[in-house]
Amino acid sequence: MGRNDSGKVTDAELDVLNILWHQGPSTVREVHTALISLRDIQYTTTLKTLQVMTGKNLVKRDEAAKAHIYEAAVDRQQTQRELVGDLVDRAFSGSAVGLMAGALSGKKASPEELAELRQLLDQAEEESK
Amino acid sequence: MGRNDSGKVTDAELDVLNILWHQGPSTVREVHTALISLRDIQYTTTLKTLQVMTGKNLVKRDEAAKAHIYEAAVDRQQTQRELVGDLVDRAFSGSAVGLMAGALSGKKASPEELAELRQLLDQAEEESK
DNA sequence: CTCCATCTACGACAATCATCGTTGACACCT
DNA sequence: AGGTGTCAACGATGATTGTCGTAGATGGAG
Repeated sequence: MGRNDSGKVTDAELDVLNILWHQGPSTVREVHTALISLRDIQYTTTLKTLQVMTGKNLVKRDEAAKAHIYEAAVDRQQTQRELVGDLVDRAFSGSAVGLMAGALSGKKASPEELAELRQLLDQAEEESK
Repeated sequence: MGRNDSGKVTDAELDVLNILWHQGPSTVREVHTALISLRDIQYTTTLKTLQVMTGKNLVKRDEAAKAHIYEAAVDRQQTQRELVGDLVDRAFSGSAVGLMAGALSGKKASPEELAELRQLLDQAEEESK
């Protein structure tokens, strides 16, 4: 059973996930320190968010030590895919092309990025045949 | 003054915008009829959503007739661009490439779509030089 | 003129979210 | 033993969202 939770990831939760994905299993203090640089926030707020996320099975908690260790319990790729899928359905009527057009027109993509994208396309084309 | 509102478009609001973008200026009744096919909802709920959106300047209202006429007040492309931009920043650390990868892996793109995408890339490359 | 259908306006509601303050447990230092 | 600092737990708060019920206005049918 891969997919369990049904609800969606909130903004505050996504910030935490990004931190955990980036720096691996961390204590509340460590997550909070990283979070501070993004937003002005209180320690207890970070803790509460982590606790709520534990209830949603978005993170796993290791209570062995006094300072509990939190770790992302959802896969980064999978979560991102779901977020994109939601947006595609919701704002682009299921058209991935529309979304990409929006992405390209919104952010200026660098030549390197464009090259990467071209590679992605080649790959997708290969797989679809 | 192009950009006015600061907050983000909610899910229910996006549904309404999609309807207005698709079928043009409409009465509450017309919007509601379209909404019904998406979600089980009450007429007054649709009306309330429209009224809130009027307050946010997401739609314009023509009160000439008894049945007011609502019209999208935000540009479709622009709104979609903002939504994508938010997601890119929030979930992909600003990487449009990451987002595209997510989109391609999530939804299977058809050959036609892939061709369209390739064209988009060509265009972006042209503009970036 | 009166009744009825349709429409807008206003307020209330529960659910969710993000935030924070307070409390109690625990270990370490002196 | 007593103080000090760090930590998790819990509850409370205000804002937002999505939903709906009720009331008031208006216009047409009989």
